[in-house]
Amino acid sequence: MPRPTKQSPERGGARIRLLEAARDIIRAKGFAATTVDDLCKTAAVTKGAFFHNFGSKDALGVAAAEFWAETTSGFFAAASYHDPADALERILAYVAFRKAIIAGDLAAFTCLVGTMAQEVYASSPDIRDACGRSIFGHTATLEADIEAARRDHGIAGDWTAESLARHTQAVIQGAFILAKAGNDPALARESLDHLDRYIRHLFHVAEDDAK
Amino acid sequence: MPRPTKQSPERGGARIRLLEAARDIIRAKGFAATTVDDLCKTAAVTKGAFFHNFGSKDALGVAAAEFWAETTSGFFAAASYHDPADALERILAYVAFRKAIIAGDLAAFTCLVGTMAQEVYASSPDIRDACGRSIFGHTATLEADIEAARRDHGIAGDWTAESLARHTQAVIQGAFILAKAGNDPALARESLDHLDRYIRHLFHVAEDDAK
DNA sequence: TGACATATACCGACTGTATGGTATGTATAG
DNA sequence: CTATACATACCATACAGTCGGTATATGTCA
Repeated sequence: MPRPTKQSPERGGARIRLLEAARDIIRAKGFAATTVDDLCKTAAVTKGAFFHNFGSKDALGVAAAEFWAETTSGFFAAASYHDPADALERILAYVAFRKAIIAGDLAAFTCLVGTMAQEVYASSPDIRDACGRSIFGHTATLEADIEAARRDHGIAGDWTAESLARHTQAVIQGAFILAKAGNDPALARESLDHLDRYIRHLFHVAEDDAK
Repeated sequence: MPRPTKQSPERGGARIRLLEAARDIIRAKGFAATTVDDLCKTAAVTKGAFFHNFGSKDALGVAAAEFWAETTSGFFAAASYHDPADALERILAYVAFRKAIIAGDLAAFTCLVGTMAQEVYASSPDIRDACGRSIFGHTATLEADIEAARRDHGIAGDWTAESLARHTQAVIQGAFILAKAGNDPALARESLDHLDRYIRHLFHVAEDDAK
């Protein structure tokens, strides 16, 4: 990704390249260990460009969380797990989709805002809240399907769609931690199998043999 | 916690005080944001003491993970959730216990090694592996009970005791992340309710009304 | 149309301080 | 007399952030 020259000025690219660099580097090293110089080098911009676009390193953290929220919501909105006509099938397809994208390099599939929230929740409330909005904004996209599936299948139970949606996220985030601690993505996929089984249990449907 | 004087030399205390400081500060600020000076100040020792006991900041990270493994394994071994004669009841008591200790300040109940593993998994393999040993060492303590409960209740199912033990940890770790992101411990307890429900489903027992 | 002003987006050298780490000294135990 | 467990002063570097400058786009008024 070449620097914009003075002749062909696609200027304004610095901000996006810095956010992309932040997304990749922070997932690998964490927020505190990521330096402004790291980001500038990877994005091929100077410090002047950094502090022109972001008032501080913390401000970049907030912007990175918002950038993550925007790009991932687009990514999930476009995914095919929304296709099934049955709401429960959409939920199970979502879990299967989350499992399917867990592969390859850890920093490539783990969650930026989960990582950042874990690290800065006490020292940087602004970043923490931006991460919170990203996470809980995503869980909210599941609620309607859970609610619909519950109606369709006549499920009672002393749980809410909201809490199940959040629990889904908790399992995913926790799965990432085990994968990192054990340095093995399979540890994450394993937990998603349990989540799949739990949801099928809740809705009284049989387990999927082809796993 | 006073400094050991030359008159009443409880010397050797520096190492433990540094490990306790690491446990508390790293849980609040993360590993990278925790400085050696922070630790020395809180432990009331000098830098000389720090680098006498630990060869580097990374070495302290490894030692902190091992210290965590030791102290928590003692803590859990002594807990009363082991009391019930029935293995399944012990498992459910474990989940209830984990839920019960989620209260008050976030840094007081969250997991040091989960936090560290998340942050340094790529940049410091030594710390990562020490965290992994702590986490998976703990999950291993659940396996015997899960295996026994499975026999006692005649449960088949295409899952292993090992994977369920790990999933339990994943839920707990993920619950901590949601609690941090939402700045509310109730978000963590909520996921443990789902975990409780999942385990009861797996073993075909009724839900607990008194929750 | 052209001259001029203003704003945007970026560059790159510089700075004060914080940080991990070192070197040397000292009191005490055995 | 030696090893341990510190204390203290010091160092090189890395870090977030600053500041003065430049190239380009855009607006505006004669």
